[in-house]
Amino acid sequence: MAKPQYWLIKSEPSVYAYAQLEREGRTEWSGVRNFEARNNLRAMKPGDLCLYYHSNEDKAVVGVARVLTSPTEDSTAPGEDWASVEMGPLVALQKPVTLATVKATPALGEFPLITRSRLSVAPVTPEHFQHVLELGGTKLPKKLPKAS
DNA sequence: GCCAACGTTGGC
DNA sequence: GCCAACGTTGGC
Repeated sequence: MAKPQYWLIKSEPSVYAYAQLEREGRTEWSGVRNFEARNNLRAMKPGDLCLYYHSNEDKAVVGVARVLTSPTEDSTAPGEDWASVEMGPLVALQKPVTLATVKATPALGEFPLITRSRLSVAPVTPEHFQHVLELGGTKLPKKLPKAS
């Protein structure tokens, strides 16, 4: 399989928290209504890994989610030009990486939470992804379950 | 094609 | 609750 791409996805925990994704096992990542975020969604491939950020209440990256399917039409906007993918949980971070921590970490100065604070789906470099995992005291499982 | 008005996001 | 940032809309 091709190398996974890395992304940052955001959700308000009161709307859809990472714990809910763990409970449900998978969900359609829909409702994105911003062109740039949509284009990022459309660039996702099964197996890509996403840092899962809780906006507003937690203001912290709390887990890693995984893209399970190729992008399709957003079922919440039938006939319109939006996109969605199926998303599944991979691991919760040992400790959440807060926005304050990200801001206090010089190596993460270009992290999209800082540079593109309102974009809900953003690409992340492998270096940033790795750095956030380390700050979260978390390692990815050696063997990833099969996507899709 | 410009830009003011408006709506939404999200940190504080 | 406020407000800054910023994307989108619509009048011209």
